[in-house]
Amino acid sequence: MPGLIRKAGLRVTKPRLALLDALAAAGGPLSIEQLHGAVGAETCDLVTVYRCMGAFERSGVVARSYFHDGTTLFRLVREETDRFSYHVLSKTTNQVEALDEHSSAKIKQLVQQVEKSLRDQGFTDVGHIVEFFGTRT
Amino acid sequence: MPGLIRKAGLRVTKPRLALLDALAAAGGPLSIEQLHGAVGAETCDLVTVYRCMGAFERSGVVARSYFHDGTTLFRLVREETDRFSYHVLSKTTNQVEALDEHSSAKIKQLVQQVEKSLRDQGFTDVGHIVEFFGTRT
DNA sequence: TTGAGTGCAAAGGATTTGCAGGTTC
DNA sequence: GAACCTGCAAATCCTTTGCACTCAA
Repeated sequence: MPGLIRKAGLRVTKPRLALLDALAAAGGPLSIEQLHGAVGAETCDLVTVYRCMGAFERSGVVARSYFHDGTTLFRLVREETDRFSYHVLSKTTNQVEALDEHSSAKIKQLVQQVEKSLRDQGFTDVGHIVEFFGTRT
Repeated sequence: MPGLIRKAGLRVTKPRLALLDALAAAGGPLSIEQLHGAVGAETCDLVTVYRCMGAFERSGVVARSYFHDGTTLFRLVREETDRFSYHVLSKTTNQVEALDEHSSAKIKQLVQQVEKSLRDQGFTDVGHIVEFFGTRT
């Protein structure tokens, strides 16, 4: 984990290690609040969570997701393929579940196809947001 | 335009007419700020824009889009099929373009498939966000 | 008339910034 | 030692809410 941080050109500190550990343990997107709760308020200030995630995002260690209510969630980017993992966000429990592999693969394929078509049409710096949400009953 | 408002069970007022006109003229998603600017500050208060868009959304007259930076945008829903129209939002010009029909159709199909699968897995009140972004060069 | 809609001011919540002090390299 | 990080407090930004007034139906 320290390696990830160094490779990003950032200094290894207690809050940063804890935050990445929390993300890894969660196995899916977490909100700033959830991250703060996960590492414990003693570990660092809420502001530090914001700043760390900002730094991590800029260096590509984490990426953002958007919840249906506008909440921002962060997830670990371990490998290039992680940029293409998709999730279902439960409105009731705030839990996150990975989509089944079949769906994920199909989405990935389609998204790449659409983005290629956009590049062919002259767009650069192409990106996307794909989120599913629902209520667990 | 007044018909749209009445059909939604809402009262026809000057701000509401102006807001829908602005959306129609834009031909794509607009932010609250942009809407307020488009109708002119004399037409109504910023708060009214929030409230009107809230009311319109609840009655299905408009729908939300999400920009890559988390901004919320609203777009007109003229027909049922508009719920499943997808766009490319340009990061530079703030312009919006509809995706080509072929891509749109494929996305719609895939999204419905995934949502069905989610319902089969026990999710209710299922929804999604699908947005593409890019820079026009 | 009468409930829905609006303006204005103020409250709320989330995120950012300034600055002084502490820590990593 | 110098640059980078962090904590705390305060500033901002976006959105919602309360209340009295106005207007559409």
